[in-house]
Amino acid sequence: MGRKRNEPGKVRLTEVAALAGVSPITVSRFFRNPDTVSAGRRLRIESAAKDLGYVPNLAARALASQRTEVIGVLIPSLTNNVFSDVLRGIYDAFEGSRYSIQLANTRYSVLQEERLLRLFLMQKPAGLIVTGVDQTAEGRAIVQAADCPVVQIMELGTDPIDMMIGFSHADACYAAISHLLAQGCRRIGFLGARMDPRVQRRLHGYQNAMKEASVFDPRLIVTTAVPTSTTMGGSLFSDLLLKAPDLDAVFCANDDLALGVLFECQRRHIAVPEQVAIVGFNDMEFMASAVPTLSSVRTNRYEMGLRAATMIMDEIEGRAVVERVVDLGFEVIERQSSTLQRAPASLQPASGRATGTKW
Amino acid sequence: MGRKRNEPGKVRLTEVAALAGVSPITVSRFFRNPDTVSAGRRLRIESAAKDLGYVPNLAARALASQRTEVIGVLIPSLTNNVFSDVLRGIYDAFEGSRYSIQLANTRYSVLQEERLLRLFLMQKPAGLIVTGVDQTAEGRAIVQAADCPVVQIMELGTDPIDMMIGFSHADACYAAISHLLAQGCRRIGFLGARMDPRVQRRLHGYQNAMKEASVFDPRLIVTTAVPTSTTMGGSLFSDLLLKAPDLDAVFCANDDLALGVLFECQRRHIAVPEQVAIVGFNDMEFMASAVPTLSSVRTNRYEMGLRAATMIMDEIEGRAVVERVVDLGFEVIERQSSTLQRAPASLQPASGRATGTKW
DNA sequence: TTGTACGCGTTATCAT
DNA sequence: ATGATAACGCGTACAA
Repeated sequence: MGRKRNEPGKVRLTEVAALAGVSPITVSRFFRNPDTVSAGRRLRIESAAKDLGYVPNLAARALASQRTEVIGVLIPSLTNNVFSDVLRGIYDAFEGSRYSIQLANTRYSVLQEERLLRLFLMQKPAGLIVTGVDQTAEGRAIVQAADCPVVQIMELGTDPIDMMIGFSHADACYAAISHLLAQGCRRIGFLGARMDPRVQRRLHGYQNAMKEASVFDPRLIVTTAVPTSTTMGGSLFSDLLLKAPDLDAVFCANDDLALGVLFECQRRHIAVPEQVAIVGFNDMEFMASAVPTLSSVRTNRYEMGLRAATMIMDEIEGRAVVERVVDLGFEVIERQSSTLQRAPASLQPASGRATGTKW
Repeated sequence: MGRKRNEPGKVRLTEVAALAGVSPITVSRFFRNPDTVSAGRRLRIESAAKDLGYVPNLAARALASQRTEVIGVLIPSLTNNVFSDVLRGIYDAFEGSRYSIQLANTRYSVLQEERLLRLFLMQKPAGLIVTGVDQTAEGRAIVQAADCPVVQIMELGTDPIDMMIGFSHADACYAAISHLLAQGCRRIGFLGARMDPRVQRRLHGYQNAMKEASVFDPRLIVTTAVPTSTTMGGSLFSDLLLKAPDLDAVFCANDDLALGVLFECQRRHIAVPEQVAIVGFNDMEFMASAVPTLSSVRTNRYEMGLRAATMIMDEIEGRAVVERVVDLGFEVIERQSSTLQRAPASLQPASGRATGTKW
């Protein structure tokens, strides 16, 4: 035998329809598009639904319509506050829309990513936002199978899955190093933690800049696979000082490290920027209020999330997305920590005001 | 007439069953609980599913079973990195489980919260994690209607909706102020931003401590509705200096502000802690590496998320949750920024090592 | 351990 | 603008 009959207390579309004196499909229409129902019935349905405390059943809706309004979002870390800005943009963009976000954390693992994509697939998502360009072949296949708009965020790469928005981490780092070189620095250290694909690309930018200036020295590079932190900035810097006591600048692959380096300098009474210049990456809020103010590379994280979400919605709703690969660029924010009077080519005032070089 | 028939390319349970030579229900059982299917059929089903590229349909599953494995999580902010720690705990706990998380951002608005709860309700969530205890009556009603385990996190309060885990913000702040008083400070400022309910409660703790010590002075309190930031810490401190030039300590309702105060002190050449002692709140990672190291109140955010999630799962899966209201406590971490030699009652060494007073 | 019969609550399709 | 009908893909209840 089948199961027992519908419980009497339950409120379905049918109950609302009965009370309003219309057919269920009219109620269904009312909830999806009120304008397609005549004013008189609209009111009757509205009050009937309220009286009964009707709550639409999303599962039934998804099953019948064969689609959902779920946007899957995959990020590698919840700890790294770079992603909180991106997420804020995404959530803001979907705010008030009918879409809801399904967030998952890959923990910088492509296998986790694969597993999570498979999970997403079961939900028949309306759109997908994934981080980076390093999906496995299998991962890409799963995404293709989802058959929905996809945006890769955070960086750029050849052959996007669908759409893409980000910037070149290598170029951004190259620009930061160029700035330091322009300030007269030659012994520029590189500090990196976690060493995920994007930090790796920053390292490449560093190497290129240093080699082109004929000042490359592998001893200037100190990295760790451990996640980033302020404390880690201090220890990496200490390591760097041992390997290269003559350094005159440090590029930090992110701002936490830079803050840690600043504190370590204070602890060791190393003058910033006179003895060691510092440049970070991401331009977190605190960089501008440090003493001295800390230079960094501004990346448009909030806008990235916002536009990624907008691209998804435009695509779903049939508005043609012409710019399918968006380079958001970056900006080297030159502050006190890397502004040297001795700078040969510096035309910038040595103030704490942010002066930007837009790429 | 009805709709057109099933597309031939589609892979359902039925297709897998046909290929494996079993009935659909056996395939269904296999996917939910492989052990209930005999080994022989298990293998046949497994390979049939793989060959056909079968992906379970979550909507159909939810509709048929009348339940989901979705846990709704409501937090007030994505920017405030206090919540990234909580979230990390939650995500870690659900990692590898069959549950998936639906995260939503209330932006510190109870009306938003209501709206989001209503949205969650449509999904028939298996569990709910909500922030704080200040839900509207309507909000509480919606949560009740969800008829699933609920955990309120971040703080404690009378009459929990269901379960609760957090700590007393008033007590935590009271303890921090007591520490400063014990160090000999009397003119202790209070800096607060955003002023959400939990910061308000910290302010109450401050007021009680100050009044009990007969050193309360409203001019020592500077707050703003604007969200917290390091820069804001600097400006609030500047405001405070104007209102109370004779202050000897500052309690900051969160660590960002404390960092901003430290920078402002550096900028003004105010000695920390000799002229002004500083204590923050939350004990973010950077506090321990600042110069001087910054005192703070440690809150167990990661554990809070982890345990909240565990409580939900235990409840869903029928394991009795005996401790339904959990006080996670806090710890005043005394570092250099608030350790004064002149301290009359100080028995702690004036080192940068964290010394804890556990409540 | 496996299968049968039926319904979960909604929407697509076609017809009026 | 509204309604009748069938189907969405799966799990529950019960039987064997």
